[in-house]
Order: sequence, then structure tokens, then C-alpha cells
Amino acid sequence: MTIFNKKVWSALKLIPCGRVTTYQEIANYLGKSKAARAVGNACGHNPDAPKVPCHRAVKSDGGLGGYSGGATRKIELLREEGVEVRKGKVAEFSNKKFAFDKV
DNA sequence: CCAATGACTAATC
DNA sequence: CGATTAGCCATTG
Repeated sequence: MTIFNKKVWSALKLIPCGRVTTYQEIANYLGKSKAARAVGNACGHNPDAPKVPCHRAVKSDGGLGGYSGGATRKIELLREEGVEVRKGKVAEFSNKKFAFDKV
């Protein structure tokens, strides 16, 4: 467990229900616009999936990306929140993408 | 510190 | 659209 991870999870918690954000946005929010990879790692190291909406983190192109429990699991969670997923991608992604609010 | 890995991204063919 | 390459970051051995 590391500080970076905590930051990532914290950002994920800021994501409202029924919305999704990209690893890129998270990385940018943390001040590392090119650390999308590191962000993804943090998500994978998340200790409490239900506590950390890591399933709301998707790829820059709206793809689901990945999930510790399986991409299918991620899809179901998103659908439960109102995020429609088609062919492994988020429907109306541009409209559901969430942007962090940097004070 | 070096090398390797990973839930990524953008560009190119 | 699909596949490939190079780039970038943090964590771990």
C-alpha cells in the first residue's frame, strides 16, 4: 500500500454515481497527466472494491479497461448505477464522463 | 539503483 | 477498425 494508491482511491470516491471517469483524468487530477498506468495499478491494488468505485474508472476511449474480478463484473456494477455498456464500452461515454473539480 | 510488470494513451500502418 | 510501437508512471524484487 502506498500514498499514491490512497490518492487514487480518494479520487475514485469523488466520482458520483451513474458517472465514469478515465484513468487519464485521475492521473491529471493527481498532477501526473501521464501516470494513467500508475493509476490503473492503484485501482488494482484497491483493498475494498465496494468502498472504492474502481469500476467507475475506464479507459480514455470509453473502454472498460480491466477489473480485478473480471471485466464482466465491472459492467454489471456500472449498469447497476445507470451506466449502459455496449460491446465492452460505455454508452454515451462523453456524456457520462466525470471531470474532477480541483477546488 | 536496475530490471521487470501493469486495470494506460496516443500515434502510426 | 484492428494491430503494433513507443512513451510514461509507480510499485516490487
